[in-house]
Amino acid sequence: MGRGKIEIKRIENSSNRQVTYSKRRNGIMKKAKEITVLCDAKVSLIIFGSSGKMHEYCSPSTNLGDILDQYQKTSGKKLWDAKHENLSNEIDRIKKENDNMQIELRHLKGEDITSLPYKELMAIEDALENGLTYVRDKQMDVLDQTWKNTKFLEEDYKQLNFILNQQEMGYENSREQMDDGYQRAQEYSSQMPLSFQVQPMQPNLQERK
Amino acid sequence: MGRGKIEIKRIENSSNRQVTYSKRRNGIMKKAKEITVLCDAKVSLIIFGSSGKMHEYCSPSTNLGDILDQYQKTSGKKLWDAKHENLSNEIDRIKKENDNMQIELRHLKGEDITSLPYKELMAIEDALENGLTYVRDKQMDVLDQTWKNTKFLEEDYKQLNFILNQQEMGYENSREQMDDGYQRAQEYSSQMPLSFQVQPMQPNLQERK
DNA sequence: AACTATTCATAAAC
DNA sequence: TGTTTATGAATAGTT
Repeated sequence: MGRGKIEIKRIENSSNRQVTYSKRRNGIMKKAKEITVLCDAKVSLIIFGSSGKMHEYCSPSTNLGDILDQYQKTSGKKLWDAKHENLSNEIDRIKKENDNMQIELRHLKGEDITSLPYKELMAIEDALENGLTYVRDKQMDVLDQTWKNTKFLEEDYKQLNFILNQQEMGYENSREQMDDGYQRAQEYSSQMPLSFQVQPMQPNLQERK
Repeated sequence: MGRGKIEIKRIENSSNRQVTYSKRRNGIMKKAKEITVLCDAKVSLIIFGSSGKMHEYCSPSTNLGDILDQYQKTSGKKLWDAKHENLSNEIDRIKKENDNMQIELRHLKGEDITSLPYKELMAIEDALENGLTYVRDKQMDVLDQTWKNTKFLEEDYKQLNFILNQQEMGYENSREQMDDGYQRAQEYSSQMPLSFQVQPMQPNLQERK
């Protein structure tokens, strides 16, 4: 029903598809409204476009919940009982996972280990020693990095002091050279921010090599 | 679209209404199928006629449950009761708990610690050291207990041997004392099982003080 | 249920 | 996205 007949198969051209979708969606919505009024039917219509956007129509006399209730009664199909069961299973699954992790955590903290066989105690000990190794390595990295950053900071500070001195001397030596002095100070200070961005508390986030 | 224009209002003539309902219902169903194919949309259409009879269409790629799930997510409206929501909340809560534990576990194993501030690294180190202390204490207990049990076992073994010897000697010395000898053996052996219940691999389960 | 005169929906083009 | 228009589809009323 248009300038030409079309086959009922997926419209490959994406923008055409979008346009057709929009038009036909309006068409169906209109038809749905009409049939509810003309024949006092109860209608629920939910459409998701390929973009994921939703459009809905529900006859004014009811609401979706009621229609779905009636759907379940009439068809005998369960809509939310199955859902309910799924959720319960999911909860059980996660809870079990949870418990296992909790136990593992407690063991690593040395709690609830009284009834463990020696073999498992060994395994836990190994895990703890391993973790300690990693953590201490990392701590060393961080300290090392902090130290480097401090050194850089000191250097920068010295350099800045030097420049300021130069500036003051230039100022005292002659007013004519003042502009030049400012010029040089600006040249230097534009290079500074890099070093002052360093955050000593989390040096690893701002590495400087 | 017919022999004459009609107003969109309830058709009073009951049989006309029924006929129109039937025709238009088919029309909408067809349109619904077409839009799913042409525009690969997901569609759910449920119609109840005034007689109470239900007709349903759902795009083949999905099912009503999925569409309703998506409906709830997209619209924010909840279709299922408070019970359901409670379950969902429970799941969210547990999942969050789960994630936190997972993170803690990984940290204790020295994983994903690169972006941690030094302070937290210290805290993890403390936790690990603490755990190690507890675990090693427990290991010592277990070893100690194993040793003790072994010692008891040896003693019992010696004692048993002694009794058996006594028995044999009694048997050889005189047939008249045989009954007495059995008596004594039974007195002793009734005390024995205690020591043989000891399980060397898991001595902590059967402590003996 | 079929038929058919009409109205309606919409594909293509802008 | 909106409007226009030619055309195919849907359907109201009739048989």
